[in-house]
Amino acid sequence: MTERNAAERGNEWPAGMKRTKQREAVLAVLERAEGPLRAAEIRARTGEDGAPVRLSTVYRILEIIVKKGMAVKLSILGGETAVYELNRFRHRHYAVCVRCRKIVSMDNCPMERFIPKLEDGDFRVTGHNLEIYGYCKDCDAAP
Amino acid sequence: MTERNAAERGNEWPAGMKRTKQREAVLAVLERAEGPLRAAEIRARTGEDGAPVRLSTVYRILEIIVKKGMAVKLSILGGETAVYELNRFRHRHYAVCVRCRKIVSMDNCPMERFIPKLEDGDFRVTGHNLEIYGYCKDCDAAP
DNA sequence: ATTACTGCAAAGCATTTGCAGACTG
DNA sequence: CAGTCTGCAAATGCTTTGCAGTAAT
Repeated sequence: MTERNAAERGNEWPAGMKRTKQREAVLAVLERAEGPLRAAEIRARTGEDGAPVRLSTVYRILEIIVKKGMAVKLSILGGETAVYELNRFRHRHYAVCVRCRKIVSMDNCPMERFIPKLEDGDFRVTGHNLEIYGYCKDCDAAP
Repeated sequence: MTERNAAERGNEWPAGMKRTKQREAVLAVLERAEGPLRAAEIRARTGEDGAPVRLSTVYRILEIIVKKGMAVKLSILGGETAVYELNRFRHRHYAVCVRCRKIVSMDNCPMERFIPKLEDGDFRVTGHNLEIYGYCKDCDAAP
């Protein structure tokens, strides 16, 4: 498992963005994350070693890094709570288990061939979001 | 324009659901709607002729009719506020203008051919949601 | 007459914001 | 040192809920 940590990231810290331990902590959590996280989850994980980053600060940091394009904000399944993940500059979509709420990332995107057909119409497409929902393997097997 | 009104709908009122003027008002608004509406918009429109249905009541009615499958709840573009529309039993997706927030419904769905490929995997698909975003004709032309 | 539905007001969440002190560059 | 960032606490906006009165079957 090749896990990048805050020290390694040091070289690629964005210009003009002050380096604080809160920001390092939030980015480290996002880098380790196995999937998109809610703000509250991010705060909790920053607290695993040391004092947690305050929720308001988490939101402020997320706002900044989303604006810088380092992360993306997603709202999944009924828009309950926003989730965030690092922008890995790969086009991604998500499958959400309606039972356990687990979020599975997918690499494949069926939209590429479809979008051009929309472009000629009344709408200039700049992006899209696709959510698949259903049951993950575990929940489908569960009673 | 064949607009169905409350009187016409009379014959198809769901069994076991009490018919109150608030429910008729909310359903009438949804039937006339040109697109998905927020709860607050629904309340406002019920007030156009007579006393508006209270917001808490609107939410309760929406919850019921969504549960009955008569309407669908959507959260679009960042999950800010949920919007609702009657379930017309047609598979639909939405294009959202990132400037004016106008929502355009689309009839075409590119997913049908793609879903089966997912089914063999770790996920049993029961539904999906696709949002397209970009600029509508008006906003694209605007300065 | 029963039972469900509405209005009202207050509570709940996720998210945002004002301010004063703390830290970075 | 100047300007930014954080913590705290309070505010906000959407949505939900408890309760008592009102209306539908």
